Amino acid sequence: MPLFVEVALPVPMRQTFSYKVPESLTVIPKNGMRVKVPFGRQQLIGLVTGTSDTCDLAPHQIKPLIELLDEEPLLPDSLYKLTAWAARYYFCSLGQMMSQALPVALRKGAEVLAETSTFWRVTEAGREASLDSIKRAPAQRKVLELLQKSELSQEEVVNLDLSKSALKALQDRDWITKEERINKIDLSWREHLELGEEPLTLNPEQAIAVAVLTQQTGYHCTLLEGITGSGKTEVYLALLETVLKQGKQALVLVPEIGLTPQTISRFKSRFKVTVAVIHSGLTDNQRLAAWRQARTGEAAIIIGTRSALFTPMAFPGTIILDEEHDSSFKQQEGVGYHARDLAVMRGHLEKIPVLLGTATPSLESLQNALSGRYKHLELGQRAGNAEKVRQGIIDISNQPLKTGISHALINEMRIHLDAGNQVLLFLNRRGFAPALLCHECGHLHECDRCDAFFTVHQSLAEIRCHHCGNHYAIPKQCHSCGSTMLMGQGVGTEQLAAVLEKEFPKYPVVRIDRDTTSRKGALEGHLNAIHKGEYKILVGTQMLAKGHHFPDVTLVGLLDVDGALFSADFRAPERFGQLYTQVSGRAGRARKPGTVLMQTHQADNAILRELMHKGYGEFARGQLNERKQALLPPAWNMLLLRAEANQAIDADNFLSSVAQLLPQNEECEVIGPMPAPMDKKAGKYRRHLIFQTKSRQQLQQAFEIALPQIEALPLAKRCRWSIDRDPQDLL
DNA sequence: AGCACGCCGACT
DNA sequence: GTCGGCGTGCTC
Repeated sequence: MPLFVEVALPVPMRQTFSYKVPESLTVIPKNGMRVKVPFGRQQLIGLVTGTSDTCDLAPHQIKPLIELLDEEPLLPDSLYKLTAWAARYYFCSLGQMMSQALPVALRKGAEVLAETSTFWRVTEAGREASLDSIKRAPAQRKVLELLQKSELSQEEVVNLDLSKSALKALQDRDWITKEERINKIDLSWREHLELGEEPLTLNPEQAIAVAVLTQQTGYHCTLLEGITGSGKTEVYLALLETVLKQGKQALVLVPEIGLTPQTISRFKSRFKVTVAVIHSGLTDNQRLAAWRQARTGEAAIIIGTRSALFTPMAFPGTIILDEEHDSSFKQQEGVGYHARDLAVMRGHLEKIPVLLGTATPSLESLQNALSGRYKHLELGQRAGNAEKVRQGIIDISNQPLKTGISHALINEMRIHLDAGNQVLLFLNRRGFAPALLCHECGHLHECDRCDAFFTVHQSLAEIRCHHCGNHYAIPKQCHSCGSTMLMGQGVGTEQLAAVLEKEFPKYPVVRIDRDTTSRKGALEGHLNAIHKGEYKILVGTQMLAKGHHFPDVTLVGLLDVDGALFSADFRAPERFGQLYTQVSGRAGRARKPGTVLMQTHQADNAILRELMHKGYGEFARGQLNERKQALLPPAWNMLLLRAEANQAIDADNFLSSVAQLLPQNEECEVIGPMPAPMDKKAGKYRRHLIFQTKSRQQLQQAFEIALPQIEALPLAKRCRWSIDRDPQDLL
């Protein structure tokens, strides 16, 4: 028995804590077991990360641990290594990362018991009891009659609609009793896989992809680039079939919005196996049950969103990550880990293949595919014969706009609406950092020191470059044509919906954005109403683009392409390209030809033209080149330090001191401190510092050295600050 | 992150 | 007179 244990606790301090092992302990503590320990005035649950017989601390500083909660490590070795790696990579505490990897119930100390089920059966007295004696209580009579024949599981009791009060009454009488029984783990799927339906016939491209994927053994990462409607899911299903037949499990990760009943049923109806679904709607105990099914191997398929990445598997077979470009795979709050990147790392550690699927690859994955780190498979044919969409650009330079809509678009809308179809309008208003745009000539004000656009800061009355910090007062006139019609602010969905209701009183308008869908189930409600045709005009943000099919929408309008394309965020063009491609693939399926129209002041913009005429693939390759030129991710590695303080000067001074602790040379660059694009929020001032390096190792090494010094800065206490490695957006 | 201690403002 | 605001310090 070791004398001391090292424990990782869910606190932001990047260290572990030592505790004495009490003599009363019978189980030997091992890495990955949970312990309850005293910590200050509270009690916390942490994970053992080491054991030893010596300790550097003075004896009076060490407390004994309270309790060992597990008899065996909670996480398999591969996942333990994954979380340890992630903690180092994301510069967070081991304890926070490990606690992140566990279901909430386990963080709170729940036991990892085997699953039990409730059964009802008669007692001796109940067997002897005569049914006639309770004929005046028909509900009880029915229960007793059934149970005298055979025992029933809780599930059967619910299905038979037996009365709860009748059960209770009979139980009180001691005629029936209920029993908790440990479920036996059913692993029969590993021996004999039953299909629920015949697989569809694969087209040649799909068949080739499946052949390549099923030949792989050990770790491999493959990018499956398949245009909308090319049948990626069928490829996933074929791969799953092979994996399951080998008796191995599959982890399927989908974006937050993609976990719909339709997606799940696609997997459930193909294979007659247990599918564990892990989504945000589950209670803590339901999540634990799903986690357990995965860990025992009972669940052959595990489907979930970002956090499901950490679900252990008894027989790991493969990881499939659908819509790999989706930004919901990156956690935004707390430890900002990226499930896609960690999935690849997990594949490495588990020695299993990883499949990333999408119609519009992220530049990160595209770079890896082009460089040969990932295998690259493409599906170009459409499975059906959907009509190709009509694409068009509406030049709105110097055009009168009605709350952001041009006459040309209104006319087009009327045509589609009068033909009985639906119209979808996107307002890509994310963030608060529009470029300064001349409404007359379309000129965008560009930094004279960078290849980037200025961002308007209304509160500071200045324009600022977020790549170098260069700034000026907001100009009164356009630098190109002298016009005073400069636009920095856009229109909101609410305003837009109101105007459309007036313009098209006959056609009901629905607005889909964070505000209207925050209530649980609200999005589903709206979507159903749209499918039933209750609404004709759909106004929304990105939410509407992802994974939803609207067969009666024949016109899609993108209203503020400029705001999307020229935002302060370097990923904005990439995201726009993805959004545009997704909606184009969606407009007017089902025999109705679709039209996609973009409103822009930059009608001859090269990026837009490339996207329209050559498609996402070419566009993305062009963007990747631009990122290389600009030393931006994924070409370079980025770490963002955010600081927030009551006095702007505190945040500034802190980040300035940090900047001095970081190396600066041809391969390491420090940018800032500078105001965050939304620089004042809730009375706090927010500042950013960006650290960029050419290689991943450089960033890792340099920041590992700097971090203890940063934490030791006296200024660090005067503000709230956080580290975001591989930031998704700079807003 | 919590939690306690500690020192200044508007309230019964 | 107190209740409570959040700055600062500590946690094996």
